[in-house]
This record gives sequence, structure tokens and C-alpha cells, in this order.
Amino acid sequence: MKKTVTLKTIAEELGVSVTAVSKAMRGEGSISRELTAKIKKLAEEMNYQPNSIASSLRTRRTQTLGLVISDSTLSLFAPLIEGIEKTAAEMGYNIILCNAHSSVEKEKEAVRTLVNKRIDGLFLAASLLTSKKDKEFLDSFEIPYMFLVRRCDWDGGDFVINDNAEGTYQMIDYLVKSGSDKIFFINISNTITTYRERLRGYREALTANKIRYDEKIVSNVKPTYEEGYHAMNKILMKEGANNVRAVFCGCDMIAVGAMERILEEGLKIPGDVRLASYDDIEFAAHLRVPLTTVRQPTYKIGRLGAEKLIDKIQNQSESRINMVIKPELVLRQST
Amino acid sequence: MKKTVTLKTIAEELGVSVTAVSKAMRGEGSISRELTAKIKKLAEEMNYQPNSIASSLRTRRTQTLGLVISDSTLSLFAPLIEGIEKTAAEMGYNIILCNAHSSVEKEKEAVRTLVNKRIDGLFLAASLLTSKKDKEFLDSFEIPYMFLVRRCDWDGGDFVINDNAEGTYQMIDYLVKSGSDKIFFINISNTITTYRERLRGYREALTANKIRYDEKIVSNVKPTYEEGYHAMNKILMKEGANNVRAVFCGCDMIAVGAMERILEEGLKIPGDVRLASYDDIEFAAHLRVPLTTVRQPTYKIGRLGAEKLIDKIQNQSESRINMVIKPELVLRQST
DNA sequence: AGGGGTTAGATTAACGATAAACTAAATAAA
DNA sequence: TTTATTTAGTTTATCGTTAATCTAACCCCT
Repeated sequence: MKKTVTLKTIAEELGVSVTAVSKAMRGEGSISRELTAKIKKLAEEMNYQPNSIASSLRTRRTQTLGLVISDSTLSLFAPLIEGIEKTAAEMGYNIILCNAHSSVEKEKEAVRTLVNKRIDGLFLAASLLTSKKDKEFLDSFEIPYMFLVRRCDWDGGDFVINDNAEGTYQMIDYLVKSGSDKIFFINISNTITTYRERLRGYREALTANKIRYDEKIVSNVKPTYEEGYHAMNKILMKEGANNVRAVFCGCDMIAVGAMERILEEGLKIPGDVRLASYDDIEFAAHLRVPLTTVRQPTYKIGRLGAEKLIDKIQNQSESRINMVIKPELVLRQST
Repeated sequence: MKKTVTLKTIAEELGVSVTAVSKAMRGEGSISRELTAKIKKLAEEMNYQPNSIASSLRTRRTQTLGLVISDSTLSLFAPLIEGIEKTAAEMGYNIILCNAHSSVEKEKEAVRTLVNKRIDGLFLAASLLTSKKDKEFLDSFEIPYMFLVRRCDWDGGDFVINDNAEGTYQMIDYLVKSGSDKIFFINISNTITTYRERLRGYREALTANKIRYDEKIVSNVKPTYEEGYHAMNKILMKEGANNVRAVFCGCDMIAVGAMERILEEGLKIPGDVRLASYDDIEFAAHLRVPLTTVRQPTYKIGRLGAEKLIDKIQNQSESRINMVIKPELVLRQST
């Protein structure tokens, strides 16, 4: 085991001070061109690898951000992660990724671990720590944090989300205007705060179109294929296949399950049943029936979020970041 | 800005040494029950957050692993990442995620950055640094590293992959035995070393079934929807729609593009064209036509890889890890 | 009573870097 | 010529831990 090369190794070799080497490597302070060149050359030759840990301890900066994904399978968030990682990398930051597997306790644990690793900032994606009592917990660490995809329930927090009520409103409005008046709604479960905004959009769109809200055709399930499938099954069993003409799902994963069940029943989409949902996951265009859906621009949310959080870290700005991105209807074959 | 709470803060408050507090917090060494309790209580009250950076500097362990994804969009690797992250978390490690966006230089840069952050080990997923000349580069950092999904080209490296030749062989063999003798092959591009193994499986299966290998019906494209679509387009244009009866794609993303083009032509799958591919991505069962494919168990690869690498780190074992997982045929509607 | 062993904690010295303060020489300004 | 300023470094202290050594008190045994 040969000794690791540090600034000191280089300094001794050249008979200069450690500080001189440190400054030369960073191109900071006043070190002559010649000495800088000599130092860099030797560092290269010795394959010197700066120890970011030591540097971080001293500077109190790690150039690392935490990203906690809480509530869903990772694959739905791939574009979000990609957006965050890309932007962060461009700005000189790395990302530590944690998955909380839908557990509040795991999520808190992840936050603690990340804080202990002295991340410069934290992203909470689709977090479960959105209720007011979580604010104190998050604030206690005194690091900047930002919610993505799902917003916090208190004012003054930073977040980047899409306008769920608006997106749902537009979709329902479109469905009604194009001929559907009874729209079954398989919403995401009410443990996910977003469910409320989507429900609101649904109700407002109905009201605007003078259709009475009927809670008997609204259900709530977890955002998975299986639950979508079963929810759809329940609807078909209860209502009879002929009486289901339009279904709106709270997210694409649910819609994929519902779609499977509808096709299994021998029904045509959109001929017999019109099906729409929310998110626009990557494969929405290539599903059994290409899916009409509301696009939630997760990649963009990631990029914007990262940009803003890093800006905040670097400029210690106190300004609130409350971005609500307009969603976009994507009409495909399923309606 | 109130002062941050450190071991020293606690030690002074209680009039004991910093070491005593350190030991008590870790439950190591000999500190009395009473003092330990007192220390932990105060730490809790002061919301003490251990500084892992300082600890890492001293212990030369960061409990952090690097994961570099090189060559494809993140979403295809979501299960892999999930597998790695989950296992790592269970064993007390965090993951820093880097995306090299198909650039060798970016990948090297990512490795350097991670090494500088003193990760305890490194995963290279679908790496571009698999050729022999990259060995020296990777070895120079003196940290354990492991290839996932795509193996290195030299002996003695650690990797967990699936048996690409075997999987392809089985699929082609199945296609032939079930009636197809002319199987178009849209393989992944030859910049991806895996292409060779899949080609080998293809050829061996043909040979075993006494079919002559015809390089004119084999093409190579990047693993994207667009390139799959265009490759299929080229085939249809050149051969005429009636002369294409079976297509095997080097990965599912290519197949999704090819499928779209085939359906666009008005051809039925599998009636007119049988379509199969490799990977079994999450949505393979829910595509326009549910896709017959070879399952590459990426989640499992992630879990196994993480387990083995961490074991290696913790026990400083020198044993080689060369795991080749048997792939599995998943037969669906498309054939 | 004296020696050996344990227990509970304190002291000291790193880990590898950087910030802050300082110095000596060179250069510019008055 | 004298003073101020810049340049090119050095010295010292510190970031927050932990490993290694050490000490004092206590216990047990013969």
C-alpha cells in the first residue's frame, strides 16, 4: 500500500508550503506562473486526487445535493432525476439519491443521513413530509430544501410543481365537450396530497359544464398497475360493461391497469370506453392504446428545481420559489 | 446564525472530554451507562447532527458508493438503480448517481469526481470504459469497482451481467422452431460491447438450426425509439412489406420503434410480422402489442452487484466476482 | 500489603484541506 | 529618496471527528 498523495506530499517534494500548493491547484491567490506550472505538473505525474472530504470539512461545502424520492417506483421519476442530475452536474454538484419506499419514517431517516453528510441542499420529490407538522422537522437542519412534483402544505416553502387542478380541469372539460357526460374517476389515494388538487379540477370542470358531481363514481387507489386494474374491475362489475363510457385516471400507471381490464372485457378504446389520465409517462404513446393524458413535465420540473435551489445555495437568497408549471393536454387514440 | 452543535459543544456543556462524547455516541469503548445516557439525552435536546464529513476524513470511509450510468436513458435503468439503492441503503450506504450521457470523457470525469469525494466503491453501469486501455485508468484510483449490465473486456474485473449470448440463442431458437426461418435482426450499435454477444447468440442459434447466416438482414442502430423506427422503415422499404415475417431487435426500445413502424404499415403483429426483442422493460407487457422478449433482470443485477461490492469493501476480499445471470424468455402476444 | 487486571475516562495527535494573518521582496507612487 | 502598494509566498489555526496512548481509580487475589 503506497502512501496516498496529498498536498503535503507535493509540497515537500518541491520544498514549498502546503498552502502554496493548495492555492496553485485552485488557481487562487498569488502564486507565480512558474510555480503553479511546476506544481500542476507534479500533481499530474503523481496522480494526485484532491480530497473533497477534507476540503468540505474546511469550507463547509460539499457540492452535493440530496434527492429523496418518497412515494412511488423510481421509474416514474426517471425524467425528474435526469433533469435534476443534468442541471446539477452542469453547475458542479452531485446528487445522492435516496428512495423512501413510501415510508414516512424511512424518509425522515434519509433526510437525517443526508444532512449528516452535509449536503448543500435537499430535494423532496413526491414527498410524504408535506404536512405542517413536518415543517419543524425539515427546518431544524437549517439547510435549503425544495419540494418537487408535490408541494408542501404550508406557505413560505419552496416548490416546483405542475398545476394539477388546472390540468385535470382541462382534461375533464375536453372530455365533456367531446361528448362524455358521465366520467368515472379513479383518483390516486388520499394519502397523496396531490389527490385533492386533481379532485378539485374534476369538480370544477363538471360544475362549469353543469354536470352534477357524483361521488359514487369516484374512487381512490394507490398509483399502481394492480390497483388500477382492480378498480376498473370493480367499476365494470358494479355498473355493467355497457354503462361505462368514459374513465379518467389520477395517473398513468392506474390507467395502464384500467386499460388492460377494459380490453380484457372485450371493450374497444375509445369506441366503447374513452380513457384518459394524468402524467404522460414515457411510454404513454406506445401503450396498448396510445393514451390521452395530461403532461406533467417532470424533466422540466427537475431542471428548474435544480437551477433554483442551486441559485439559492450560491447566493444565499431568501426569496421564495413557488413555481407552478402549466400542464399540457396530450390527445391520443384512447379518447 | 447560532453556532452549530458539535461533539465539543456537548462535551463542554457536560464538562467531559470530546472523546468521551464521541465514544458514547457510537456506543464504543468504555463509557458508563449513566454518562452515555446523559450524553445522548443532551445530544437529542440540542439536535446534534453528527458530521459525517469529519468522521469520513478521519476514518477514510464515507459509506457512500458511486454509480455511473453511461450509455442510455435513465429510465431503462430505473430497476437497476432501485436494486442498487435498496441493497446499499439496507447495508448502510448511500449512492451518488452520475449520468455520463454516452460520453467517454464525461464518464471519466464522473469517476474522478466520485473518487475525489472518496466513495468507498464504484458501480459502472452499461459503461463505455470496458476496453482494456480503460483498465489502467480505473485501477489508478485504487478503489473497488464493479461493472453492471455490461462487462469489461479484460479478465480479472468484477461484473454482474446476464448471459446475452444465451438469451439471444434461446429467443432465436424459439422463433425458428415456431416457424420463422428468416429473422431480421436490428441489433444495438457496435459501440456497445454487448452487441457482440447478442450477435453471437443469433448466429449460433441459426447454425444449430441449419440456417445460413445472412449479414444483409442484420443491422445496427442506437438503442432508441427513433432509430428502431427508422431501421424498420428501411427494412420495409427495401424488402417489401410482404417479405418481412419476423424481426428480432437488440433491445426493447428499438422494438418499440419498430413496432410502431410495422403497425403504421398496416401489418398485423404477430399475424404478418412476428416481433421479439431483449430486456423486458417495465412496460413491455403493456405496449401496442405485448412484447415477447428476453428478460434481463436488472433489478436483480443491481441487488446482487451491490451486495457483492459492499461485501468486498467490508471484508477487503480479493476474490473475483464474475456473475452471469441466466436470462429468461418471456413469451407474449407479439410472436 | 502489593501486584495484576479491569473500568472509565482524559490527552494528544492526526485525517487533508483552506482561511486568515503575516512577511519579505519587488514595484510603483509621491 | 521615502512611502505605499503589490506580489509571492509562509505560518498558524481550524474544520469535527476518531485512533492510539495514557492515567487514575477501583477491584480482586494471594
